[in-house]
Amino acid sequence: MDKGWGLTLASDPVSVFSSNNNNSPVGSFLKIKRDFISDHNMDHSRNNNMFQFPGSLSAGQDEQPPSAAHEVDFFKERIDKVGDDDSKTTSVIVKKENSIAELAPRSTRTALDVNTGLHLLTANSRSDQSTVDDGVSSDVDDKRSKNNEKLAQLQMELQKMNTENQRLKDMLGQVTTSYSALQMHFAALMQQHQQQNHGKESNKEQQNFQGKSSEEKKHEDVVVPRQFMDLGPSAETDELSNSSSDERTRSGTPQNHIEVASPKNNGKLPYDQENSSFRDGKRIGREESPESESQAWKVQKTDPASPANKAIEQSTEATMRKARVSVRARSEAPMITDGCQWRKYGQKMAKGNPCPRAYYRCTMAVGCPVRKQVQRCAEDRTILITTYEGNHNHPLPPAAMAMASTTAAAASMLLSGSMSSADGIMNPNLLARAILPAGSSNMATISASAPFPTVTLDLTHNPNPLQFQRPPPQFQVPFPGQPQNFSSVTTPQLPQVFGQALYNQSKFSGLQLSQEIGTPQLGHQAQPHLLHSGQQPSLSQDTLSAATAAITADPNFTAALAAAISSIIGGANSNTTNNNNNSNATNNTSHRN
DNA sequence: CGGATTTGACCAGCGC
DNA sequence: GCGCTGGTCAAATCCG
Repeated sequence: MDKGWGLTLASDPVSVFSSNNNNSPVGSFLKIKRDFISDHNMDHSRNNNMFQFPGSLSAGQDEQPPSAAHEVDFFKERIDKVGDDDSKTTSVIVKKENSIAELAPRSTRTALDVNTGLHLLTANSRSDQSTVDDGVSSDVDDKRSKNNEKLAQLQMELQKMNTENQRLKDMLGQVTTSYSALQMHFAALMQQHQQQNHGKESNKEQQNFQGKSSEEKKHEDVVVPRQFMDLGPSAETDELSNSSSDERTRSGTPQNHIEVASPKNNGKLPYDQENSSFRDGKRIGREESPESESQAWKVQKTDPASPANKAIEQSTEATMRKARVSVRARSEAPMITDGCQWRKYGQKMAKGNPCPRAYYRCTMAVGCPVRKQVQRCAEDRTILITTYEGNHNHPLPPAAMAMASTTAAAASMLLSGSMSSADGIMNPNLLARAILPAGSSNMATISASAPFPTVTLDLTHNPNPLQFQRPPPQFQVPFPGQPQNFSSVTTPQLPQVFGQALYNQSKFSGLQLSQEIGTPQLGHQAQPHLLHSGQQPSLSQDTLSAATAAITADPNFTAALAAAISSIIGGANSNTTNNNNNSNATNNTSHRN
């Protein structure tokens, strides 16, 4: 994952700042900083708006001459912080800045270092020093006044830089806050969706979500608020955003930020539960059963003191596990090549289908929860139906990125889409029509009649691959109340996810891309417990965000998705399962039961 | 011989 | 409670 990061960062300047890989506040910050530098339209007063999305800060509205404003701020700040001694002004300011850089959190230090590294600062200081020397040694008034003028100029520049740094710091904090708040919001929605799937007080939760819950109710019914606690990338972020996210949860519309917030932790199981559950291969699936899920909630409710994020993550994982992506594709091969290694662990005759259903488990990492079912269509046996379930907890090879990204995106669409609206939950078909392109609804369908929410991607219709060749458009996420430039922040992520992962996958043969790129859902979420690092799988969140945004916004997403998968499957047909050890498994129809 | 596959058995959920 | 079904386990078997 880290390798993929570095390579991606180095090679793709866009994704450096805003790709799904880089969902850290720093990444967003850098993106914002870039916009700011280019635009210089930043209104400082907007930083006070907690929910203002950073992307909108560069919108260009409310422009004011930067020079004038900076001038005023500069002197005011200098007076406040430095005092009357002009001769020490520069050095003091430099010290202050350095001290800020030293004291600042790591996330902010980078930006500060960048600014403090400007030559202006050093030159200014040096000039200031020389000016003082000149003032002592020279008796020429003209020269002194000239030097003073120059000094003032340099000081102004310095102050501008300080002001800008301060502004960027504010922005960073703002971005961080928004980021965590959105994460929490997403988790809340996901949780709500999960509960509704189980028919547990769905109406009540919905009301809570719509701001009808009281404060004490929020504490009693800890389901929604508690889950906010672990979603931030850092403790600092959590602290910053807990209150705001709660507030937002009560007052905001759930649809607003789904596409950016992402369940990055959905694969992160606390207690290393997943690994332990998979040890010796015993009762793996039971961990994600609704029963265990409800148990997680019980624990969460009865033990408020326990880390809420654990239960949250468990339940989130359970939700993710239940989401399925079914891919229908014509293939003579027993199993499509998706780049992962699978081990067959069962085969059964399914009702209503003479073809047996084979059960596979991902074996690329110990304890990877991803399963897939392979079954031929009863009506047309040339159609291979592959159903993916679960999240990878390990990096994926480049070859696996495409399918994993696809399934992850589809699952994200399913989950986030159904969560975004009560109507979507109640009427999944309506949801499908709403979020899927009208012309492509025949290729991607959402089913709620199944025990698990399932997205079916029908790739048997041979969509036009050219649709995906066009550059991804500016994804204007059509959610009401969303800041205008919000999508502009997330837009660059999309090429990262779909462009690279899907149809540029061949270029990654030398790259070990993180599966986190692919995200939470059925494909790419890096699981910290596998990594034993305890780090938040931050990368996956933006990936999911991007995927969700793409799915919900791109009018041609489904067609593009189908095209990408078709290309992969086409390779599978001609190249019979290089990565799969069980190429004959599905055809070995040992009818049992 | 180790890993993958096969396959009968087992378990849980669900409907009647 | 019973049977059906989906899903999984694990011993036996196969295979490179």
